[in-house]
Amino acid sequence: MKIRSIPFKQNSNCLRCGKNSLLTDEDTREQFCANCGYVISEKVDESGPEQSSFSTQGGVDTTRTGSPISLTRHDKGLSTVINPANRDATGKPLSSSMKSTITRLRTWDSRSQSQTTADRNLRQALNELDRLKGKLTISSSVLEKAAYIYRKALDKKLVRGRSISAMIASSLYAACRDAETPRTLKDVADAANVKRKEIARCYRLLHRELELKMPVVDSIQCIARISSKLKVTEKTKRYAAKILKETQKRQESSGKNPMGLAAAALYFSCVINGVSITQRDLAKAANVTEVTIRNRFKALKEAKILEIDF
DNA sequence: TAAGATAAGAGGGACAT
DNA sequence: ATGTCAGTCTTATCTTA
Repeated sequence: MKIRSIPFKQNSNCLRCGKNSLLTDEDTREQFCANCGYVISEKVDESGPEQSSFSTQGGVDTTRTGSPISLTRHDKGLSTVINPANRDATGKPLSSSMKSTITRLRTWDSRSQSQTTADRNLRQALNELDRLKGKLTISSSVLEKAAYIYRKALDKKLVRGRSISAMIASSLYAACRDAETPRTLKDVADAANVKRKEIARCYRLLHRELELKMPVVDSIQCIARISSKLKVTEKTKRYAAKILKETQKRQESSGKNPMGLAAAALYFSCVINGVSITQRDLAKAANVTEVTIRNRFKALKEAKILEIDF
């Protein structure tokens, strides 16, 4: 994290005790009160928008609020270290007994922060997550959820003996599904450079051990994803959605790949509406094979969905 | 050239041993 | 734990219109 230097505010009073005793830490640029220890200026993440609040006078309150707390940082963005200089808040050297106390505290502080294997693991995983974010265009709330799931997996010691990248990718996959903005196993697998079946295995593990309640992937939502890669009219999409709704009602959709189902419905819809589209293009957009589309298409025909009066 | 048919193989869930 | 079974999906190849 980059730390922006914060203008030194002179002669300002502490917001807590009111005394004019603010000092600035040269290293961290944090302002703190030498009297009561209150820290005024937090670190500000330069890459993000200012997290400022609005004042009641109508102007913008310039109070620094720091980065938001985030599960996607290994320490949730709340890093604080004990200053290695053996001086107190006013800059005076510490007494020798205090010095040894502080040294001991520092030891435990650093241990609790980054020395545990779990935490090192988490750091690595979150780096990986950050890398995946760009490749898959994931919203931040889903990222948070993925990080949360991974933390739980770590707590339950599910990661041990498995690859970190596979586990964090599975967490992300689960988070996407949970947010009803699914990515396919293949999408995630390609982005993470992990084999599809490996991610599927880890995902099942997460699902079982963490007892995640997952909404079933809705094939109707897949229509939007497929047609975004092709140019399909709104009418065809609506018709395809109707077809899928009907198959769902008849419970003919269970156990089928939702992407294949959606692709077949789109194909069906195009045929009926006289739109020419090739199975190959559709297959490529949906990331399934032409054969799968054909099989689903055949099943749709046999189910006589066509006879329904839409 | 697109669509359909067929066969072989992979991978996983359910269930029994 | 291991094996079998039914079912799905993929890959590859051949045929049909």
